[in-house]
Amino acid sequence: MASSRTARRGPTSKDVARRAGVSQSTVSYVMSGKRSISADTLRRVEDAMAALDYQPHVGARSLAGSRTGTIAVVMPFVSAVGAQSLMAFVEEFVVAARQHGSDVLLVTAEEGVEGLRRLTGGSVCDAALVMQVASHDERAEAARGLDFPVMFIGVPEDPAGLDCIDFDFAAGGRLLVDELVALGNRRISVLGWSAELVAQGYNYIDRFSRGVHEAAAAHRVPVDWHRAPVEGGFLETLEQGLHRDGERTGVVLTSAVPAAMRALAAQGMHTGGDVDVVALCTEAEAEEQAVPLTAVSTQPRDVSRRATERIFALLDGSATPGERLELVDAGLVRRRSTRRSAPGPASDAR
Amino acid sequence: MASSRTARRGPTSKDVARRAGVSQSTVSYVMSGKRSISADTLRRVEDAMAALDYQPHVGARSLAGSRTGTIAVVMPFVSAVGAQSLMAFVEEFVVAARQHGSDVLLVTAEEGVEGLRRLTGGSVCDAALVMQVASHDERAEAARGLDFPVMFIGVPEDPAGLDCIDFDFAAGGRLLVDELVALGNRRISVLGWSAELVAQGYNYIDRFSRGVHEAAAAHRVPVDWHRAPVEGGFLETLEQGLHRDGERTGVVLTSAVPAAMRALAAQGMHTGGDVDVVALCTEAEAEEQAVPLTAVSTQPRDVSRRATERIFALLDGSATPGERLELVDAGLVRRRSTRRSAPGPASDAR
DNA sequence: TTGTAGGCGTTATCAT
DNA sequence: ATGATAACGCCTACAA
Repeated sequence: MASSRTARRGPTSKDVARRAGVSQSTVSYVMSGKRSISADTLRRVEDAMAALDYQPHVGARSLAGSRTGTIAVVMPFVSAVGAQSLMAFVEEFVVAARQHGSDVLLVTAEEGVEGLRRLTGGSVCDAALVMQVASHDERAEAARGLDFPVMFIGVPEDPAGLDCIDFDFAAGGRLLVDELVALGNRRISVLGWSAELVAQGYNYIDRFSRGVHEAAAAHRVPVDWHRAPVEGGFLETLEQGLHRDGERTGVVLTSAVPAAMRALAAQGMHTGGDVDVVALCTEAEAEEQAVPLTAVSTQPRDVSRRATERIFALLDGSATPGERLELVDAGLVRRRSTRRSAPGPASDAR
Repeated sequence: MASSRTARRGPTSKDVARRAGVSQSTVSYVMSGKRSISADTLRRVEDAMAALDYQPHVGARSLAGSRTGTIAVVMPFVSAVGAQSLMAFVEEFVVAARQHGSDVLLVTAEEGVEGLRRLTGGSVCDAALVMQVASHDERAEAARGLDFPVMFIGVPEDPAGLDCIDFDFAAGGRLLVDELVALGNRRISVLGWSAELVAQGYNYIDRFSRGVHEAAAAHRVPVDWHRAPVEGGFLETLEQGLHRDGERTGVVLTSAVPAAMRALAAQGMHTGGDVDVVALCTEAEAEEQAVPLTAVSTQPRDVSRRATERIFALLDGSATPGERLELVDAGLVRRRSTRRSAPGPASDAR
């Protein structure tokens, strides 16, 4: 006999009430704290709850009340971000959500707009967090002006009326270039993302690129932008010893980091000596290389924390939805892949 | 005025019924398919649902019915597994769950037994999937003999009465050793997990180790077991050129793979030539190395699929709970880190 | 094949 | 400070 035929239901608030010798509604109020309870009743109700190991029925709650106690997280395709930072983000978010009394529903990007509609229908969750928005994302349109809190990680082309938060990729790009230039490099060679990834339209790529080019322009330094994988143009640059016209070329890595590092080594280049290499990657990745990388990291945990705050602020009404684009500060950590200090002014030409 | 004061509720089945000119229960039956409906009514109801963009209220459903439509996944601490495989597992599971009509609630290991109790209370989810059980895990005890489907990824010391599934780490260990021996290695040097990880009591470590030692014993080949990080004993072995008594030593990597590969290179060893190196790692990691690794991969997606099947089989009663320990086959993929074929018999001594 | 009605466990509005 | 009691939206016997 399948015992799963009937739902195994535990004690209800009615049972608690009976045992405590109070009315059911009192039990409810004890839980919500929405009206004052005499010390005595309070104790008796709490005892009864403990004795019966009472757990409120979440379905009944969301039916009668106005919240589901759930927040949905729409995760991106793993390929789009890197498992490392994704997991860090999610882990952080789930823990924080529970501290706020909410559970987390995990949904995949695969479900698309339709999936988001389902979530914003009202009975599934109180809010949704959508990771990795693309520049032109149907989901952003679906959420715009919707009377339902949806937070985006990433920045769509037109963020008007949306709640967005993301790492400041532009600042990251600027920081990296500034650093290379400060070390005396007069050219920048970037190993950017693969064509496939670019095609997805994730706009952090554009923003990072913009940051790089802005900084480079400000310093009047040319930029060679290559694409992963490590081959073609990027390799040629390496083969030329990274020096053109006798000017030092600094390297910026954004993907295929291990492969790139190997390619550098294969050219017999002493990273941190002959060449300055910087990267946009996770802390772990930066430190795991043979020569630890001076890098800007995307701080998934910070972004997650900020997103959590925002989302719960929206839920309890202490923040107004839309019109808010928040960027998480970029920071550069120096490691051995760059020289310690800038050389004397204009002392190149070897 | 905070619009979030009242829950934005969409159309109900009653609205659909009215519009379709049928009773509410008919709408319900159309959804559940639990009784035959005339073609005509069916069409009208479906039209009405579409027109109103109707979405059943999940809370009401779980209150009135016997299922919540949710499955909880208790994920491990990210440090314990590696983000890569964790994400693969989760992604796969979420997609599969949705195809079965269930949503996935994500919970962290941080919540411990108490968290599991909350989940098995009855009103939160229909089943729970607990990843990364330790050999002696309170959660396993809490689940044993509980009238609620809980599946474990991993194998506790005493799996009696529990539903467990995991990658066959013992077989993995055996495969790797067999391969090295087949290639003529007469000693095995293993770079095992860090002391911290071992201390957690995740028993896949024991099982792998057992597999390695069993196979080694069968081949009468000695095993040196070292611990990550790459230093101490492992490094010494490398410095001795891996050869003792003129016998070839094969290397098994289970963690700190990049560092280990670098250490090998630093010794001037030609992986796949001078030394045969095999690993237990993800496909991605195996392929990302300078010399791609012959490896056994833990197939998180396979494990996930199998877990999904089992869990839904338990839910629809087509499988009986407990008494079932399932292992997912290990397979070895040969890459360049090992020589192509075994040398002639006993042709060593350089 | 379809309709009627009771109940699932809470929340929240009336009263008292 | 506390009790009744009407929703909440759906499921499912029971009737017809």
